[in-house]
Amino acid sequence: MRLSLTTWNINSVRLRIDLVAKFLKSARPEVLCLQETKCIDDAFPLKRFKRLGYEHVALNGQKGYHGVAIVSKIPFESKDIRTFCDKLDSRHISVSFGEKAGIAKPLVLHNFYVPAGGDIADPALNEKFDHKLRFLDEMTACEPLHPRGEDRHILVGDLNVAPHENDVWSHKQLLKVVSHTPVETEKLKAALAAGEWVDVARDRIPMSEKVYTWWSYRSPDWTVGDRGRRLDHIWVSRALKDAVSDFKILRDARNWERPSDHVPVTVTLEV
DNA sequence: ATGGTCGGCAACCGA
Repeated sequence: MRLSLTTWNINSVRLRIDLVAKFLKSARPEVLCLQETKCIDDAFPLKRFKRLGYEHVALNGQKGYHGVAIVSKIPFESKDIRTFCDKLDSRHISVSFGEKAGIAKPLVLHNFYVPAGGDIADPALNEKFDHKLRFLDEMTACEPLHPRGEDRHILVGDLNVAPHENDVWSHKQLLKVVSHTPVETEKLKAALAAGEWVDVARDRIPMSEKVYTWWSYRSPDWTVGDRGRRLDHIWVSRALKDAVSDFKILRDARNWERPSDHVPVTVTLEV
């Protein structure tokens, strides 16, 4: 069975539901993972997703901030929500797929929204940066995020870190900018290395090539200088590495009307 | 080197 799965920081699912519909109608992934939905579960536009054919929904929303969701054409076996740093922030949700979806060997999917970390890259001066670093440490320490051997796990989301030199438009100029500081990039790499994970983008695209999924709103023209960063990630466990048949970053979505500052990132697997 | 723009929600906070 072919499973196509998209991650997208939507920056308010209610405001951009028409863009989500446009995307789903053309790309038709089986599963869509959203971050920054910015609404409580009761306000999530469920009916719209159901009409689009996405009948299975797992929500972890909160009022005004953060919020993650998984919407799917195929049914889940189970859902789970984890908290990090002893905060009630809605930054994680996971589901599993199995027999109900016609998938013989179980598949676990985690959807994350890692704290952005504020503006000052010093945990002593900036509590938000401290929170981000502790969040990454907890991901690394989290046993369920350590796939081994035959485990079929997928981890996606807005991880708010651009780990490699060519994940940003200027490595030199961003070394002290939150999202690309060495302390963050090392912690993200440690989280990846804590399990048998494969970073799909960098498995498929040479390290020498620039890859971005986010372009700031704070520029009158996002295309000038192409000042992007790769903040949105898809990891698959080693057992799924050879199942990956396609990987796409829909850069064009940054040009849509009233866009999110992030674009959809999609992986296709033969499961 | 600095400031720039969004969204939620009703003054700023978070990104």
